[in-house]
Amino acid sequence: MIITLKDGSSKEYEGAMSVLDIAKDISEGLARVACAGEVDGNVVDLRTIVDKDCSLNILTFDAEEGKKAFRHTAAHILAQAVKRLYPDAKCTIGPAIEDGFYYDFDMPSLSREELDKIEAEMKKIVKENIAIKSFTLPREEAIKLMEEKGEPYKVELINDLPEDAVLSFYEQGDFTDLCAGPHLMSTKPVKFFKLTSSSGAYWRGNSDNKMLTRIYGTAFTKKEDLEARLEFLENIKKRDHNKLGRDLELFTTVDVIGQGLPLMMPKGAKIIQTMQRWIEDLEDNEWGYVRTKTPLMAKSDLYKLSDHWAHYKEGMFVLNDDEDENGVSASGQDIMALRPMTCPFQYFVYKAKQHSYRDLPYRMGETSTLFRNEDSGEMHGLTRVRQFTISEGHLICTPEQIADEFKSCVSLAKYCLTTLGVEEDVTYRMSKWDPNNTEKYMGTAEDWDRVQDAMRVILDEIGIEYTEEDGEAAFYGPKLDIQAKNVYGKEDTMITIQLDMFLSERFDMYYVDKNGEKKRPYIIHRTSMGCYERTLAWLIEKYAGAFPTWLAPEQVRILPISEKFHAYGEEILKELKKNGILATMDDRAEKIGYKIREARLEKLPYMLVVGANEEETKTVSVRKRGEDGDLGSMELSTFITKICEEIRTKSLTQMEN
RNA sequence: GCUGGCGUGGCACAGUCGGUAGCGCACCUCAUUGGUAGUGAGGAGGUCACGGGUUCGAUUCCCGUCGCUAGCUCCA
Repeated sequence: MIITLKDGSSKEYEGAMSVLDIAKDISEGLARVACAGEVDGNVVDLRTIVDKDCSLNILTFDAEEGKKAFRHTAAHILAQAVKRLYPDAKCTIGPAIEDGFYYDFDMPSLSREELDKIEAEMKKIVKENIAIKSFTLPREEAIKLMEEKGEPYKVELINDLPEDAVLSFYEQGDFTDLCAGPHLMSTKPVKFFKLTSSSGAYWRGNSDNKMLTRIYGTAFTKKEDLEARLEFLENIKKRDHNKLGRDLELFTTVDVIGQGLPLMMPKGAKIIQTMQRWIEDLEDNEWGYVRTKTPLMAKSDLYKLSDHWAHYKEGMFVLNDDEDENGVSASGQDIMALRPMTCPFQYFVYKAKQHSYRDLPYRMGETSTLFRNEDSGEMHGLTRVRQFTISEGHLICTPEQIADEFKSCVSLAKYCLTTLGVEEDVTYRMSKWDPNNTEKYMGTAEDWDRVQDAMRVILDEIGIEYTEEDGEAAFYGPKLDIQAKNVYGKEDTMITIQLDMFLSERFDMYYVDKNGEKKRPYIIHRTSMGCYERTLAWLIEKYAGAFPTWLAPEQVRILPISEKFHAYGEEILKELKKNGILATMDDRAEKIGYKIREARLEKLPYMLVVGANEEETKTVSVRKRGEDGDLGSMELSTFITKICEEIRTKSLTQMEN
């Protein structure tokens, strides 16, 4: 960064450094500096007063650190404002997050009007240009200070810090907070911010603890950036699948049917049917899968065998659940459960006959409907539902085959993502067990280390970039999760490929090797393109409802100029349908401009306008989506050839003239 | 599951400081038969999510339930 001294000369500093270092370097010790640095990729001018006492204030203009310090300071200003207006509120923690910050308080929940008042108080604090000072205290004094300030949560935090921790505080006027920093040196630069919402959040993220009031805000160094952010938040609502999907008549929900149980309307069902037919044919014809169709429910005995009863009973829909302490049903009926996964069903398909090593890998695919009793607060649109259908599959293989088969599962998933046009939007996550919470998992630490190491080797050989995360594994093995973000930036798992090290033993699955001996196979659980509902949600947001032609529920609409051309339109319609094209005709007594307007609002890939000119020359006038969509007239056979090619190749772009 | 917010015809919204409701689009009918983003006229459609309570009277106030939603927790 470049520091400009009072006399106008300037000096360049590299990397992060303490204000004290700079202050020492500047002879006066108390100097006015103009610090030019990067926040949000913008060069900002953080004019501020360097105070001798600010020895712990780290000025860093690493873009990420700069953002954090800036937004974290906004969080402190929020806390200061809240304490001024609500002296009884207790402070807890308040970090910087992407594009903003939040702070959790122990206080009653807030209305929008109250948030506006807090925001106004924050503006006052910024205007007051309060210097932010930092100091450290020994443990006893730190606790005493926080007790005096009436902050029991801070005392708890201090008590939980290790013995040798440096207890630093940041003080801005009447507000002092236990905080590791760094911060800006005054409140003044935090000019452009907005409190966006408030909600509940558990103390320390634990649902056994008290629920606090969290206030979210967004903050920027430039007015334009704040405005752009607020506008962005407004605009993405239009892409939100939960809104757009309903507007485009893809799905709906009904109160009396229940939460997490969306109804696919004809257009949504058509898109899912297109994907399903594609995936089933792809897996069976090109990737060596056999297809199964197994029951949607089973006796509890099955889930006891698979260990789901112990690990996952809460998440299942259980029928006739009146079992006594001996595990016997009082009504005498079998206790049943709707299936939350397909694994044990397909295992029994495998087990129904004896397999030689020559049969392996045995790849089973199923378009499988699953039921999971998600908590009521979890359901959302099509991404978190209680009943969904997944391109499920299990691969039974020998130890020698496991690496190649795993790789081919990743290749298939990538192929699906590329075809859908979303491959560039995903990230890969290796989901490992939680070594500090071993009772949630089967097996020993040695088992997990061995299989996780094996997976890491495979992933490195594939050469994909991935992160590793503890505590995200299945109870029977580690996973490769393919993650995608929705329009709001929230991440969901789209595809998962899992290594299972325990269930073949539990289900006594085996194959006969070349020496005639029974051997345990390895199992891969996987999906190729994930769950149809969630994938549809993702595609709606990706394409804002303007689906690639091959996925569109209505690909072509014929628009006759008037009733006189209905017969010609019918002729064309018949020809299109004969070629497997999803086509309709708008034969209402409306003007052509009106029909075009409607078709555009519905984001149809193609419109065929037909009138006297077209009928006479046996052509169609083609219009595709977009501003310059008029492709002029062409012979019907030409159009059919082009669109069939577009559909066959699953093109992500539309035909040119 | 937890803490908030919200729930008015298919959709997007007004409105009622408590006296049983309106607009636009969509829908239906009639006229219009047109050339690349909205033709005109008329009509029908709502027990104001559901169930209690307060009140002479509740869509409006209170409680509960259901649903949607933000976030937290959870997600084999």
